[in-house]
Amino acid sequence: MPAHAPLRLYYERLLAAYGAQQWWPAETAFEVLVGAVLTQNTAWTSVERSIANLKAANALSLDALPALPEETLRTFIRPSGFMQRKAATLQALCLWLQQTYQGSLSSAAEQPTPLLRRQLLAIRGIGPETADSILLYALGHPVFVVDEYLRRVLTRHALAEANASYDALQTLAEQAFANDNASTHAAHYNEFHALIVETGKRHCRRRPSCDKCPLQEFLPEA
DNA sequence: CGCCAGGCCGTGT
DNA sequence: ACACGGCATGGC
Repeated sequence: MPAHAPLRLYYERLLAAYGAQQWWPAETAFEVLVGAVLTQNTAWTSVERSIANLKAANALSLDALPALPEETLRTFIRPSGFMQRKAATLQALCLWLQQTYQGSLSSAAEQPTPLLRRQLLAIRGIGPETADSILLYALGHPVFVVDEYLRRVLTRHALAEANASYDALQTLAEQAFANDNASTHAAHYNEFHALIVETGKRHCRRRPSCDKCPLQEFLPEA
Protein backbone atom coordinates (compact mmCIF):
# COMPACT_ATOMS: atom_id res chain seq x y z
CA MET A 1 0.00 0.00 0.00
CA PRO A 2 1.53 3.32 -1.06
CA ALA A 3 2.27 5.81 1.69
CA HIS A 4 -0.41 8.23 0.52
CA ALA A 5 -3.21 5.65 0.46
CA PRO A 6 -4.52 6.49 3.98
CA LEU A 7 -5.42 9.99 2.87
CA ARG A 8 -7.97 8.70 0.40
CA LEU A 9 -9.51 6.69 3.21
CA TYR A 10 -9.56 9.76 5.46
CA TYR A 11 -11.40 11.60 2.73
CA GLU A 12 -14.07 8.91 2.50
CA ARG A 13 -14.45 8.76 6.28
CA LEU A 14 -14.81 12.51 6.64
CA LEU A 15 -17.26 12.68 3.76
CA ALA A 16 -19.37 9.96 5.34
CA ALA A 17 -19.24 11.65 8.75
CA TYR A 18 -19.93 15.26 7.75
CA GLY A 19 -21.40 15.10 4.25
CA ALA A 20 -20.43 17.33 1.32
CA GLN A 21 -19.42 20.78 2.52
CA GLN A 22 -20.27 22.69 -0.67
CA TRP A 23 -17.44 25.17 -0.28
CA TRP A 24 -16.45 28.03 -0.49
CA PRO A 25 -19.03 29.75 1.75
CA ALA A 26 -19.59 32.84 -0.42
CA GLU A 27 -22.17 34.21 -2.82
CA THR A 28 -19.73 35.33 -5.52
CA ALA A 29 -16.23 34.57 -6.72
CA PHE A 30 -15.13 38.01 -5.64
CA GLU A 31 -16.36 37.29 -2.15
CA VAL A 32 -14.10 34.24 -2.19
CA LEU A 33 -11.08 36.44 -2.85
CA VAL A 34 -11.96 38.75 0.01
CA GLY A 35 -12.69 35.90 2.40
CA ALA A 36 -9.46 34.12 1.49
CA VAL A 37 -7.42 37.15 2.53
CA LEU A 38 -9.47 38.00 5.62
CA THR A 39 -9.39 34.47 7.05
CA GLN A 40 -5.60 34.42 7.37
CA ASN A 41 -4.93 33.30 10.95
CA THR A 42 -8.43 34.45 11.83
CA ALA A 43 -11.63 32.73 12.97
CA TRP A 44 -14.24 32.50 10.23
CA THR A 45 -16.91 34.09 12.45
CA SER A 46 -14.77 37.23 12.49
CA VAL A 47 -14.52 37.13 8.71
CA GLU A 48 -18.29 36.90 8.43
CA ARG A 49 -18.61 40.11 10.37
CA SER A 50 -16.24 41.91 8.04
CA ILE A 51 -18.03 40.58 4.98
CA ALA A 52 -21.33 41.77 6.45
CA ASN A 53 -19.85 45.25 6.94
CA LEU A 54 -18.76 45.36 3.31
CA LYS A 55 -22.11 44.13 2.06
CA ALA A 56 -24.00 46.66 4.19
CA ALA A 57 -21.89 49.42 2.63
CA ASN A 58 -22.47 47.95 -0.83
CA ALA A 59 -18.70 47.72 -1.10
CA LEU A 60 -18.24 44.02 -1.80
CA SER A 61 -17.46 44.25 -5.49
CA LEU A 62 -14.42 44.68 -7.68
CA ASP A 63 -15.60 48.15 -8.63
CA ALA A 64 -16.53 49.41 -5.18
CA LEU A 65 -13.90 47.94 -2.88
CA PRO A 66 -10.76 49.48 -4.38
CA ALA A 67 -12.53 52.83 -4.58
CA LEU A 68 -12.89 52.94 -0.81
CA PRO A 69 -10.49 55.13 1.15
CA GLU A 70 -8.07 52.73 2.80
CA GLU A 71 -9.06 54.12 6.18
CA THR A 72 -12.69 53.19 5.51
CA LEU A 73 -11.75 49.73 4.27
CA ARG A 74 -9.77 49.16 7.46
CA THR A 75 -12.80 50.00 9.54
CA PHE A 76 -14.96 47.50 7.67
CA ILE A 77 -12.48 44.65 8.02
CA ARG A 78 -11.44 45.49 11.57
CA PRO A 79 -13.15 42.40 13.07
CA SER A 80 -10.78 40.14 11.10
CA GLY A 81 -7.64 41.64 12.59
CA PHE A 82 -4.36 42.55 10.84
CA MET A 83 -6.42 45.27 9.21
CA GLN A 84 -3.54 47.38 7.93
CA ARG A 85 -1.90 44.53 6.07
CA LYS A 86 -5.14 42.98 4.87
CA ALA A 87 -6.55 46.27 3.58
CA ALA A 88 -3.45 46.85 1.48
CA THR A 89 -3.51 43.27 0.22
CA LEU A 90 -7.16 43.53 -0.83
CA GLN A 91 -6.45 46.74 -2.70
CA ALA A 92 -3.45 45.16 -4.44
CA LEU A 93 -5.47 42.10 -5.36
CA CYS A 94 -8.17 44.24 -6.99
CA LEU A 95 -5.56 46.29 -8.80
CA TRP A 96 -3.98 43.14 -10.20
CA LEU A 97 -7.31 41.90 -11.54
CA GLN A 98 -8.19 45.23 -13.09
CA GLN A 99 -4.84 45.91 -14.69
CA THR A 100 -4.00 42.38 -15.83
CA TYR A 101 -7.43 40.95 -16.65
CA GLN A 102 -9.62 44.02 -17.11
CA GLY A 103 -11.40 43.11 -13.93
CA SER A 104 -12.61 39.80 -15.32
CA LEU A 105 -12.20 36.78 -13.06
CA SER A 106 -13.30 34.49 -15.89
CA SER A 107 -10.55 35.89 -18.11
CA ALA A 108 -8.03 35.27 -15.36
CA ALA A 109 -9.32 31.73 -14.93
CA GLU A 110 -8.38 30.91 -18.53
CA GLN A 111 -4.69 31.40 -17.80
CA PRO A 112 -2.38 28.50 -16.88
CA THR A 113 -2.31 27.61 -13.18
CA PRO A 114 1.45 28.19 -12.66
CA LEU A 115 1.23 31.68 -14.16
CA LEU A 116 -1.71 32.67 -11.99
CA ARG A 117 -0.06 31.22 -8.89
CA ARG A 118 3.13 33.20 -9.54
CA GLN A 119 1.15 36.38 -10.04
CA LEU A 120 -0.83 35.86 -6.84
CA LEU A 121 2.27 35.05 -4.79
CA ALA A 122 3.87 38.26 -6.03
CA ILE A 123 1.18 40.26 -4.22
CA ARG A 124 2.17 41.36 -0.73
CA GLY A 125 0.13 39.51 1.86
CA ILE A 126 -0.74 36.57 -0.38
CA GLY A 127 1.12 33.36 0.44
CA PRO A 128 0.67 29.78 -0.77
CA GLU A 129 -2.54 28.98 1.11
CA THR A 130 -4.32 32.17 0.09
CA ALA A 131 -3.14 31.83 -3.51
CA ASP A 132 -4.31 28.23 -3.72
CA SER A 133 -7.64 29.06 -2.08
CA ILE A 134 -8.23 31.65 -4.78
CA LEU A 135 -7.07 29.29 -7.53
CA LEU A 136 -9.33 26.48 -6.39
CA TYR A 137 -12.41 28.15 -4.96
CA ALA A 138 -12.64 31.28 -7.10
CA LEU A 139 -11.03 30.18 -10.35
CA GLY A 140 -11.75 26.44 -10.34
CA HIS A 141 -8.17 25.30 -10.87
CA PRO A 142 -7.17 21.88 -9.49
CA VAL A 143 -4.79 22.75 -6.65
CA PHE A 144 -5.11 21.37 -3.14
CA VAL A 145 -5.23 23.94 -0.36
CA VAL A 146 -2.87 23.06 2.50
CA ASP A 147 -3.58 24.53 5.91
CA GLU A 148 -2.49 24.17 9.51
CA TYR A 149 -5.18 21.57 10.19
CA LEU A 150 -3.88 19.26 7.47
CA ARG A 151 -0.41 19.61 8.93
CA ARG A 152 -1.70 18.59 12.37
CA VAL A 153 -3.68 15.65 11.02
CA LEU A 154 -0.74 14.31 9.03
CA THR A 155 1.66 14.87 11.89
CA ARG A 156 -0.55 13.18 14.47
CA HIS A 157 -1.02 10.23 12.14
CA ALA A 158 2.73 10.00 11.49
CA LEU A 159 2.22 10.60 7.77
CA ALA A 160 4.41 13.72 7.70
CA GLU A 161 6.97 15.55 9.77
CA ALA A 162 5.78 18.60 11.66
CA ASN A 163 8.15 20.81 9.68
CA ALA A 164 7.31 19.41 6.24
CA SER A 165 7.09 22.06 3.52
CA TYR A 166 3.82 23.39 2.11
CA ASP A 167 4.63 21.87 -1.25
CA ALA A 168 5.39 18.47 0.26
CA LEU A 169 2.04 18.37 2.07
CA GLN A 170 0.25 19.54 -1.05
CA THR A 171 1.81 16.79 -3.14
CA LEU A 172 0.89 14.24 -0.48
CA ALA A 173 -2.75 15.33 -0.47
CA GLU A 174 -3.02 15.51 -4.25
CA GLN A 175 -1.55 12.02 -4.64
CA ALA A 176 -4.52 10.66 -2.73
CA PHE A 177 -6.55 11.30 -5.89
CA ALA A 178 -3.95 10.26 -8.44
CA ASN A 179 -6.06 7.32 -9.59
CA ASP A 180 -9.10 9.48 -10.28
CA ASN A 181 -9.86 11.07 -13.60
CA ALA A 182 -8.14 14.46 -13.75
CA SER A 183 -11.42 16.17 -14.53
CA THR A 184 -12.62 15.29 -11.02
CA HIS A 185 -9.56 16.56 -9.15
CA ALA A 186 -10.80 20.09 -8.52
CA ALA A 187 -14.05 18.81 -7.01
CA HIS A 188 -12.21 16.34 -4.78
CA TYR A 189 -9.63 18.89 -3.63
CA ASN A 190 -12.47 21.28 -2.92
CA GLU A 191 -14.30 18.80 -0.70
CA PHE A 192 -11.27 17.34 1.00
CA HIS A 193 -9.89 20.68 2.13
CA ALA A 194 -13.32 21.75 3.39
CA LEU A 195 -13.66 18.49 5.30
CA ILE A 196 -10.19 18.87 6.82
CA VAL A 197 -11.16 22.32 8.05
CA GLU A 198 -14.41 20.98 9.49
CA THR A 199 -12.75 18.18 11.43
CA GLY A 200 -9.88 20.50 12.30
CA LYS A 201 -12.19 23.02 13.91
CA ARG A 202 -13.93 20.30 15.88
CA HIS A 203 -11.09 18.01 16.89
CA CYS A 204 -7.66 19.02 15.69
CA ARG A 205 -6.98 22.32 17.39
CA ARG A 206 -3.74 22.96 19.19
CA ARG A 207 -5.25 21.04 22.04
CA PRO A 208 -6.83 18.21 20.10
CA SER A 209 -9.81 16.15 21.19
CA CYS A 210 -9.41 13.02 19.14
CA ASP A 211 -12.02 10.95 20.97
CA LYS A 212 -14.85 11.96 18.64
CA CYS A 213 -12.82 12.57 15.50
CA PRO A 214 -13.87 10.44 12.50
CA LEU A 215 -10.18 9.69 11.95
CA GLN A 216 -9.38 8.57 15.46
CA GLU A 217 -9.43 4.90 14.52
CA PHE A 218 -6.44 5.57 12.29
CA LEU A 219 -4.30 7.14 14.98
CA PRO A 220 -1.11 5.22 15.62
CA GLU A 221 -1.28 3.26 18.91
CA ALA A 222 -4.87 4.34 19.48
C1' DC B 1 -8.31 35.78 32.07
C1' DG B 2 -5.35 33.40 28.74
C1' DC B 3 -5.29 30.98 24.62
C1' DC B 4 -6.27 30.73 19.93
C1' DA B 5 -7.91 31.51 14.98
C1' DG B 6 -8.99 28.25 7.54
C1' DG B 7 -1.13 33.01 7.43
C1' DC B 8 2.32 35.95 5.84
C1' DC B 9 6.44 38.75 6.08
C1' DG B 10 10.92 40.68 7.56
C1' DT B 11 14.86 39.64 10.03
C1' DG B 12 18.46 37.00 12.11
C1' DT B 13 21.14 32.82 12.33
C1' DA C 1 17.30 27.19 4.00
C1' DC C 2 14.97 27.41 8.55
C1' DA C 3 13.33 29.56 13.13
C1' DC C 4 11.09 33.27 15.22
C1' DG C 5 8.55 37.49 16.48
C1' DG C 6 5.16 40.80 14.94
C1' DC C 7 0.90 41.76 13.01
C1' DA C 8 -4.90 43.05 15.52
C1' DT C 9 -9.18 41.65 16.84
C1' DG C 10 -12.81 38.91 18.92
C1' DG C 11 -14.66 34.22 20.65
C1' DC C 12 -14.65 31.00 24.08
